[in-house]
Amino acid sequence: MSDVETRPPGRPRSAEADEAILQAALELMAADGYRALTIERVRERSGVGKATIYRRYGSKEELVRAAITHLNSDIPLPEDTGSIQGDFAATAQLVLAGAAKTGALTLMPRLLSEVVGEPQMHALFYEHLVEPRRRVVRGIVERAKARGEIRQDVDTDMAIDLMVGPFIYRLIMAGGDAAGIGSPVDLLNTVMAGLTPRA
Amino acid sequence: MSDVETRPPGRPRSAEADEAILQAALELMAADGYRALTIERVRERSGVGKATIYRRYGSKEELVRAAITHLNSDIPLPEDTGSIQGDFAATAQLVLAGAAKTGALTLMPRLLSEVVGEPQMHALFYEHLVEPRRRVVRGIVERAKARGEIRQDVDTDMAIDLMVGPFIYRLIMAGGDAAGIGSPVDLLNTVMAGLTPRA
DNA sequence: TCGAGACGAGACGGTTGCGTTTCGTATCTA
DNA sequence: TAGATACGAAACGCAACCGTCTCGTCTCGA
Repeated sequence: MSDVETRPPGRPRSAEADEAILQAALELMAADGYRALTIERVRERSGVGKATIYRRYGSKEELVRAAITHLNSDIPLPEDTGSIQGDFAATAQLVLAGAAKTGALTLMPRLLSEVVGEPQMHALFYEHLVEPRRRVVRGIVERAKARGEIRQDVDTDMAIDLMVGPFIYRLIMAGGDAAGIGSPVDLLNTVMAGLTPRA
Repeated sequence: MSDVETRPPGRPRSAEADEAILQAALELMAADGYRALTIERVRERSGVGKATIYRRYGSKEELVRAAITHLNSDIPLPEDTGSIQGDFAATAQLVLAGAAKTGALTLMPRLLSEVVGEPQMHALFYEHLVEPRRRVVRGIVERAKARGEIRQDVDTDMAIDLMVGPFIYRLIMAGGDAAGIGSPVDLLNTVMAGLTPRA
């Protein structure tokens, strides 16, 4: 059965080269953004020949598509800590820790901003960078609703915007310095309580 | 008295060229962002000679600095409408209307995102694009506090982050399409009320 | 062992933007 | 009127990157 896979003749493509190319592309995008990414620099960083890249991807766009898709961030929904504050803090902690290493946190708003006016790239980044993270927050919000911590009549997507928006906003305004954005939990608590006086 | 201004010899610099250069730089940045801005394209769009640009600005950074500074957006604090919803809606309306023309709305988060990792440019954009607009929102928040619409113990800057953050976040995620970001007032009302059930 | 195809290295011509310089012309002061 | 400086236009050499192509080497199946 599985013998049906007839291998094409000649030397097979190198899995090491595959990995090196995608890894280099991701690192360079995290460091300098999408516009600054060039095939030449990917070649330099990955150590492969230029033809090896062009054999796989016909353009920068194809390469970026593969790299972002390859970045299969299966971000797990954190364990139920019993409160939205706990869940949110756990996720924020996880995201911030991972981001310090890869710069993936600033990657999201930066890349999206860079491709304003390029709908296909924007859709790609949204699908593979934004949506997976939003899905996690959606899970947290739904648990909070089930607990009664969040009103049932609040739209879930709006709740996500309110929780995440100020976070991203501060990150951009702070120049990508994750240290100076204050406490996520303080932010959340104020969002929860609202701005108006409680009767 | 005023005759003391001894004019230097030779032909004076052209005010028309000054204006054309800065205007072209701003339009190009609004259209394609900071990284995509080149002296060559500024020359082409402004119709001046290249030397005329270099006589004034020694580098792209100097030119951008002058252009952003020249963009002296004295955004007025709107009239007191009697409620924070009214004030906020009026400002949002004003900003969105002006942005449709110049693209200045997306300009702010886009430019800031692009220069993450370039502290001097980031500081420049923050000072001339973000701060003036934040100042307006601060005025609105302070009026709301005086009216009793917002709790006294809420930090003013945090209130601004909560009101503006989701707005900017949606703008980036929508790909700069100002149409698809929903109602600013809906957003504000939910921020005001908070997410938790009211007793 | 032989042909096919991938490999790293790098040369190639073409394009874009850089920053400088040189035109001939225009506009100021003295 | 003469000297100084700015003007638009365009050419210069330089650098980066593009996408293609040609080496000589290697790793597979037949």
